[in-house]
Amino acid sequence: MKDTQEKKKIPQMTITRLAQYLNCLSLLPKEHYIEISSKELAAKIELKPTQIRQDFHHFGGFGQAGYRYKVKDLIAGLERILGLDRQQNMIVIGVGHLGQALANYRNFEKLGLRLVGLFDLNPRLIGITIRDVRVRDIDEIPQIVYQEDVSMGIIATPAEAAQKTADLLISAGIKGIWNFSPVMVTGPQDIIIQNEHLSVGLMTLSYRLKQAKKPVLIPEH
Amino acid sequence: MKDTQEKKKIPQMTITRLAQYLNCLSLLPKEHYIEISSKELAAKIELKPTQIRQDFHHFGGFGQAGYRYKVKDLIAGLERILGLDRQQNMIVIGVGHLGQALANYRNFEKLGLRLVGLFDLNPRLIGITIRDVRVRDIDEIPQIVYQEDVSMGIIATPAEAAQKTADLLISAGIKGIWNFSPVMVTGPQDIIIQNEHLSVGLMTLSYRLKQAKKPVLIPEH
DNA sequence: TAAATTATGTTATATTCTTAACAAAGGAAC
DNA sequence: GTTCCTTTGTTAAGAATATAACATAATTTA
Repeated sequence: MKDTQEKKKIPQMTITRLAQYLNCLSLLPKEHYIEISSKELAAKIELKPTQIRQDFHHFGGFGQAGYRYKVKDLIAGLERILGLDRQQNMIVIGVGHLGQALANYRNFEKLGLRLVGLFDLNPRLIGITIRDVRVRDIDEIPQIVYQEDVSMGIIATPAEAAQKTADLLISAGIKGIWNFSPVMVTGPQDIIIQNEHLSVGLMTLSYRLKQAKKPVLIPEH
Repeated sequence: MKDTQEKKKIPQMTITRLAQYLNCLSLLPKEHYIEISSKELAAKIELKPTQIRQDFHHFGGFGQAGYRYKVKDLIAGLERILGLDRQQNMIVIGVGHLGQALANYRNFEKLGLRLVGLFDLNPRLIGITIRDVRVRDIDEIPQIVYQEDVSMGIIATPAEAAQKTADLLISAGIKGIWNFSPVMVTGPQDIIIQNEHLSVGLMTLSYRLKQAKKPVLIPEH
């Protein structure tokens, strides 16, 4: 497989779809799916087969003309592209319900993403362990980030604490932030910040519901 | 404002951005922001001003040439487009950490989205109340959906129960589903199903981190 | 009062992304 | 062994989207 990711810019939507493909493939029963065609995969995600082939074509080397895709190769290739071929360590800041939900999310570790730290400033929570990870005071973030080579920080704090938490993570040397608080957090250019506003998803659903309810439009003339 | 949503198809990305605009605007301090320009709003979301004006233009009637936008009008208009101008009721199925996190999310009710039911099949959870909402057995879903005119169901169950839950919601008459389980759920065409795979967001972050780490490409010749 | 400045709405252009079309290559049927 | 069918990689066309350009309108400044 060529390593052409750096050449031309890959569309954002292609990356999102690659992640979906990987998610879908990893859920398949291993026995029944040794191989899969673009047509089959497309059907599962409600997409056109050409879209999938085109997405793969940005990188090249996934399959061979005539053959169907080998699920194992596909998974390996996607993991490599998405940077999931080597282990990455992450921490969660804010151990409320959302933080605990994320800490318990099994699918992350399947992707090679290991939770190595939980942080909060509530003394009641500090000291408890969730899935063998102890909850620490946020003061200890820099130390753990250094010791455990943490690449990602997940912000699951209340809105008021979000930006402060981001600043702390950045000064501790973290390069990637996944923010679940309702406010947008910002940082220097070289820090990758992904704001995951749950409201946006719900508003989109609301819009689509409203559209669906509308009767078929009768032309004015 | 014209009611032109039904005329031409609005791009998905436009809807996502409108939701972002509303989210951003609703977080602004009311005192300082009576009015806002497309330039100012664009800066906050790291977007081009033209993009915002074009998005608004799909609907029309937001502002007036020469004037800046009135924040109040903007919010009202966006809410109307997104179907948030009237109250909508929703229920959450699965009262684990994620379900409780969603149930406690204050920003939803600001959008006119009211939580009217929590459901689980764990007898230990049934009967407890979260923010004045009692947890009920999933058998009671149809009754509550009918009584409370529920339009959206949020699936926060484990993967194994997701599709069954979706089927139950659909048969109870729910038209919109927001699925947080890792598996994709499906249903009839007329049901709006939004699969929110958290892994996808994390994989995207992983990809972007990998890209950022790469040194600037040196041309081969 | 007129010119300059700063807005938005709208139209036109440029770009990106998606879809279709087709060639090359393997497997199955005969 | 040959033909037909299926499948992928690749290129080309088409559609959708984002950006720029410009006209119009209000405010500010001289």
